Amino acid sequence: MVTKVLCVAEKPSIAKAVAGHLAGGGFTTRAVPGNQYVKNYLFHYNFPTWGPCDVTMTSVLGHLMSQDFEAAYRPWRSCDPSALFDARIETYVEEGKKGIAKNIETQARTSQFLYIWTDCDREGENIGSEIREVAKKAHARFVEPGKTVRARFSNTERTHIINAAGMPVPLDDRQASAVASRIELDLRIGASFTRNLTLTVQPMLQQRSAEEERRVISYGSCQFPTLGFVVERYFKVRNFVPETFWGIKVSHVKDGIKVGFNWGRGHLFDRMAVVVLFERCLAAKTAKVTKVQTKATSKWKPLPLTTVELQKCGSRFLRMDSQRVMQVAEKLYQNGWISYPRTETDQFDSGMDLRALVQKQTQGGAWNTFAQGLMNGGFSQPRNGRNNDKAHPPIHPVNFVNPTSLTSDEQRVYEFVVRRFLAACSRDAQGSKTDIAILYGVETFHTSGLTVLERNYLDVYPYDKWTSSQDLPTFREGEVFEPTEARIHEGQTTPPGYLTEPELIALMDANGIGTDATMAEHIAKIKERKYVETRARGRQSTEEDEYVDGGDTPSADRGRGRVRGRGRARGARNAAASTRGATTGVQEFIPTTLGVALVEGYENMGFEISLTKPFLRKEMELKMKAICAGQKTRAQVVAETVVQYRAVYMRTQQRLGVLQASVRKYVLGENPSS
DNA sequence: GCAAGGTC
Repeated sequence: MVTKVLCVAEKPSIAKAVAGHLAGGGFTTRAVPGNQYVKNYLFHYNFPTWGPCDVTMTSVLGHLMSQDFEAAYRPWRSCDPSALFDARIETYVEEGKKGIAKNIETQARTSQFLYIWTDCDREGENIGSEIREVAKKAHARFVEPGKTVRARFSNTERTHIINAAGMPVPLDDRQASAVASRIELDLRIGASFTRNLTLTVQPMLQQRSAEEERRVISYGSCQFPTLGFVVERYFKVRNFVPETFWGIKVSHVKDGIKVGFNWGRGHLFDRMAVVVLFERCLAAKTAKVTKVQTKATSKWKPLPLTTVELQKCGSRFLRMDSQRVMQVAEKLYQNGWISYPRTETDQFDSGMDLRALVQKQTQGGAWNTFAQGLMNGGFSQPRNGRNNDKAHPPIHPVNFVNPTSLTSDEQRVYEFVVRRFLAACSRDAQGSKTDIAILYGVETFHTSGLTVLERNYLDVYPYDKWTSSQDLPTFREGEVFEPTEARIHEGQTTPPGYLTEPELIALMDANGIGTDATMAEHIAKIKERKYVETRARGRQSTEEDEYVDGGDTPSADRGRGRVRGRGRARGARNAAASTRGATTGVQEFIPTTLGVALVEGYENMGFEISLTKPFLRKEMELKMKAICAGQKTRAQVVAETVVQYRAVYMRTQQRLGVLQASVRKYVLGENPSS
C-alpha cells in the first residue's frame, strides 16, 4: 500500500503554492464540500523521510477552533461578570468551518502522516495543534511522535519549499500553549470587564439619550491602550502652555546671495541671556569662517515594505485610513497582483529572484521605463531592515496589472506597492552637502547647502522629497566679514497636534499593541464604540509647514521666527518630519467625552499598573515568551494572571464611584460638587 | 450585546 501524507496549510494560497512546487505542476484539484475557498490538491511526491507518497495538500482558513463560555454563562445577566474568570470555556468548530474540519478528518482517516504547513509563528503553531486535534478524531496515531510533523519555511520560493519538505520538524507545543493562554485570558478578562462596564456605565448614558440604550462599552487589552494613546495626546494639546523663546539670527549677503546662519544654541528661554550674548556678537564686529566642508551625502532608499509601513504611508500619501488600505491590499492579494499583505518582514530573502519581479513591471504603468532602467544595470539589492517574522516576505508586486482595470483606490495602493518595490531595488540618491560654520564673537553659527547629484530611486518614489537648496556663495576658511544683519528674534513654542493615524500606528507598533493583521481593527473598534472621532487635520499645525519647507535651507526664516513644539514628544517630531511632501488631509484623532471619561476614570482609581497604558500587554507578551522557553506552563500563567485581574476587577467595583464621577463630569457635563 | 487572533 502506498503511504499517504496529509499536508495542511494555514491558508489556501500557501496550499496551492506548495502543491505547485512539490507536484511540479501535475496535481489534481478537488473542491471541499461546504467551503468555497479551500481546495484539496492531489499529487505524488517522493519525501526523503517516507519515500514515494500519495499526497493531499489542503488548508484551513486561519484558526479552526473558537471558544466561548459554556451556555449557562452566555446571557449577560446570567451571572456576576466576575464569574467569567473561572467559568468553563468550550472549544468548538464554528458553523462556517465545519466543512473544513470534516475535510481534514476524512483525509486523515486514510493518511499515515500529518504534515503541517501553517505559518512559522506562534499563532501558526497553535493552528497546527488545532489541525492535529481534528485529525486525532479520525485516528489517535497522529499524537504519536513523528506522525504529525511541520514544515519550517519562510517564503514560497521553489527551492526553499522543496528543502522544507525534506526536513520536517516536530510541532512546538509550547508555542501552541502560549497562544492558548493568550486566547483564554483575552476572553475571560475582555468579557468580564466589558459586561461590568456596560452594565454599570451604560445606564448613566441613557439619561442623555435613548439611543445609548444598546451601546456596548467594552474593555480589551488592545483597544484600551489604543484609546489611552489618543487621550494622552489630547491632554498634552489641551494642557499645553506656550513659552516664549529668543534666538540670534545672522545673515550675510555675498555675491548677491543672502545667506542665513543658524545659531549654534538654537534658542533660549531666557531673554536677558540672549541679549547679553547678542551684544557680545555685536561688539566683535566681524565674524570669521571656521569651517567650510563639502562632502558626499546620500539619501537612503526605503526599506522593503511591511504592513505597518503600508498603513502609515496609506494615511500620509494615499489619504486612506489603515482599515481601507488593508481592505484594498487584501483584494489585490486575492487577485494575484501583490504578495501577502500581512507581514512584519523588511528583508528580502537572498534567494528571491527580484529581477524577474522588476522585469514584470516593464510592461506598463507610469513606472515602466524606470523598471527598464533597473533591468539595464540600475538594479541594486534592497537594504535589509531589522524585522523578519519568518513567515512572509515584504509586500511586493507579484504580477503586472494594467492600472486601468483596477478601481481608483486599488490603483493607488498597487502603484504605491510597485513604486516602493522598484525604489527598494534602486540605488540611493546621491548628493553633495556643504557645511559652513562661523565664529561671531564667541558664538557659533551654521549654514548648509545641498546639491542633489543623482536622484536614482527618487525618480520612481515621489513620496520622498529631497531637493537642492539655493546655491551658497563661496566662503574660504579663515575669511573674515562683517555680517550684513544680526538681530534677536522671538518665537513661541506651539502645542503638538492631535494624534494622527500614522503616529497612532507607530505607537501601537512600538508598544506591541495588536499585530500587523489587527492594528487597523483596533483603531476601527474604538471609533465604532464612539471612544474617539477623527477629522481631517486643518492648517493650524505650523509644525508640518516647518518641515515641508525643508529644514535647514537658508530661506526658511519667516516672520516672528521659527517655532517648534517643545511639548511634542521626540517620536512624534520624527513622525512629523517624515511627512515631508505629504499633502494636508491627514486624519487626526480626538477622544469623545466618553473616551476621556473612561481613561480618566480608570486612571483615577489608582491602580499600580494602568489599564489604559501598554504595560499589561507587554507583560502578557513576556509571559508567552516564558511559556515558549519552558519556564512557565499555560496553567501557571492563566492562574497567576487571573488572580491579578480579579483583584483589579474587585477594586473597580469598590471604586465604581470614581468611574461614575468621571462619566458625570465629562459625558453628562455635571459639576463635580453638585 | 463581551476579547484578540487567524483568514476570505
